[in-house]
Amino acid sequence: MKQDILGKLEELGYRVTPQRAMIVAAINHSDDHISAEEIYAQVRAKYPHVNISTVYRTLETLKEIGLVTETDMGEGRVRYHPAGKGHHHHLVCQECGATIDLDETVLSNLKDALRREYGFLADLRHLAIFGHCVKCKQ
Amino acid sequence: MKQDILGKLEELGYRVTPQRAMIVAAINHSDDHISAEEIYAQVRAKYPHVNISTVYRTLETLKEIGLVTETDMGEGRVRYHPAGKGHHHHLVCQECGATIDLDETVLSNLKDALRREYGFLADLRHLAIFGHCVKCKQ
DNA sequence: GCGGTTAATGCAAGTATTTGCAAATGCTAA
DNA sequence: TTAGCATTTGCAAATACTTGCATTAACCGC
Repeated sequence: MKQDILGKLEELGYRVTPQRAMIVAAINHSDDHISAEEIYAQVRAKYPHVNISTVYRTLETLKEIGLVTETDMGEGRVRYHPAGKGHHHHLVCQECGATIDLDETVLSNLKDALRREYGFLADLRHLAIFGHCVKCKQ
Repeated sequence: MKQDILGKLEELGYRVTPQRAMIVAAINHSDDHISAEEIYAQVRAKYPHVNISTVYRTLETLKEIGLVTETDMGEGRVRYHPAGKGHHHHLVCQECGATIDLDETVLSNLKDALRREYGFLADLRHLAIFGHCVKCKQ
């Protein structure tokens, strides 16, 4: 089966409520990174009763379990991504807003160094690194 | 070169208002990392008229110029630090909340790699890296 | 010093997210 | 099937920060 988030939730003793099922579906069907507000809009279309705080609480739970990653790309709102769909990172230009996708491996040296030198297991699964792109560095 | 934030502001054509002077003083006098609310409280003690939005706007300006760094240590509020007081980073344990200070050099390899491979000039001056510390990794 | 201009401030309303609490509901055991 | 109970939800209020706009006040030239 694919990255079965709902199955994992159930397995861990969380309740699989219709709200959670729809929130998870919204995250899975978004190829892109999706915001809480976008998830809320999608779920509400089918089930107008949901509350935005349920969306946030579900996202919090999924983050804790490690099933979704959360990234602040500097838009004033955070975006979510299913962890099972592959890890990557983003370079975000603070000048022009351009984003460059980065392979996970770019940070593996850092991760190893932190584990080796500090015994620290860094969660570097979906990072946004700010700075200036080729065009914008003066 | 001393870290004369106000002088730098003036030099760049920004107006040196009493509000800005007091906000900068609060940041400079804090040995620790200071939050917007803490700055606001300190400034208001001397000058009750200030508004919290002035604090946020001043911090935004100082960030843009590169005179202060902003770091989200996962407390639900962001902390500020004068950039002139030396660069460092933090490892933050998501389990127990412990923070480990990190020297700037730990990230210099990464910074070089990003510049070499992507032409991207990363602003890695005060980062918080989340994960699990020695005691908390299962 | 004195006014003009323009940046900076205060205020109030808005946005994104979090939290406390009572009511609803999924799951377990009988 | 249903009662029991803990988890989850909805709601409303709180928090951290941002923004639009009218007013104020730095700082420049005179």
